[in-house]
Amino acid sequence: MMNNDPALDRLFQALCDGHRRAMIDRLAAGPLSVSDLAAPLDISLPAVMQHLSVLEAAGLLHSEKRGRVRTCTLSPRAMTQAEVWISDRRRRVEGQLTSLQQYLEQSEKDEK
Amino acid sequence: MMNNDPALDRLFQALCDGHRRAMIDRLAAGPLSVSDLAAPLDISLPAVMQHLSVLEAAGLLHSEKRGRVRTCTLSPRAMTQAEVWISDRRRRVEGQLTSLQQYLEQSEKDEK
DNA sequence: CCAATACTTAATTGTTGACTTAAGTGATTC
DNA sequence: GAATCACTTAAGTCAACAATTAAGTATTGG
Repeated sequence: MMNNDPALDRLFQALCDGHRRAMIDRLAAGPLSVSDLAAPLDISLPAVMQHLSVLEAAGLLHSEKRGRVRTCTLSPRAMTQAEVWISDRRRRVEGQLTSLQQYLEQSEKDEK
Repeated sequence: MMNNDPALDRLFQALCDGHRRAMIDRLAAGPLSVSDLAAPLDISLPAVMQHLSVLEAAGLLHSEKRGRVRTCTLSPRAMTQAEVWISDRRRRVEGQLTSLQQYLEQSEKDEK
């Protein structure tokens, strides 16, 4: 089945936590070190690390270590994949006639 | 914090399971009964019911019971919310200059 | 070189998620 | 009105998640 897609699982899973969304939000303004990323959060540094690895496994960001500082940068491509999956289904539904519309359309035909 | 948003939690949480995405996929073609929805899935009916309530709690669908049949219909509005959250962040990142672009831009200024 | 900095790993714990089977409730059909 | 159908509820199991504390590893500044 098309929807047995571990990559999408990881993507949406990564997005369903408020701390991780907050991290994405801050990174959307530009790259940050792990500590800077952790600073406004009310959780321990190891917890932030775990969130980071979830986001990285989902392809939402990449990080590079120079000296003792790891800098994290968002990768917008993964976001696009999630966006596309949703918008494809949304547009299919929105393209449908509602039962009311179908009724009205049928009524018009009947009148002819 | 803006991202401490239980509604978004529920939305992305709902989307991170393949069975639920498969259900959305089928419903994107039109409303279905619970049994019809369950038919192609390799899980028990109670499991389908639980997925349904997750999707309904997320606002992704609504259902109505007439006689002994419950009919499920997608609600595209919730999908739009998820889409908008992602696309807002994606566009912010994409609007940024990459370090390479910044370097090139700086080089141009230096040449003048 | 020694201490502080910036992560990183490991081990543990409590909660939530995704099922299952078994039993129950109404609506419909024969 | 008894059997079947289409869910629905309840209870329990097992794995995955999100967090913690404690301890460890390179870097770097003084």
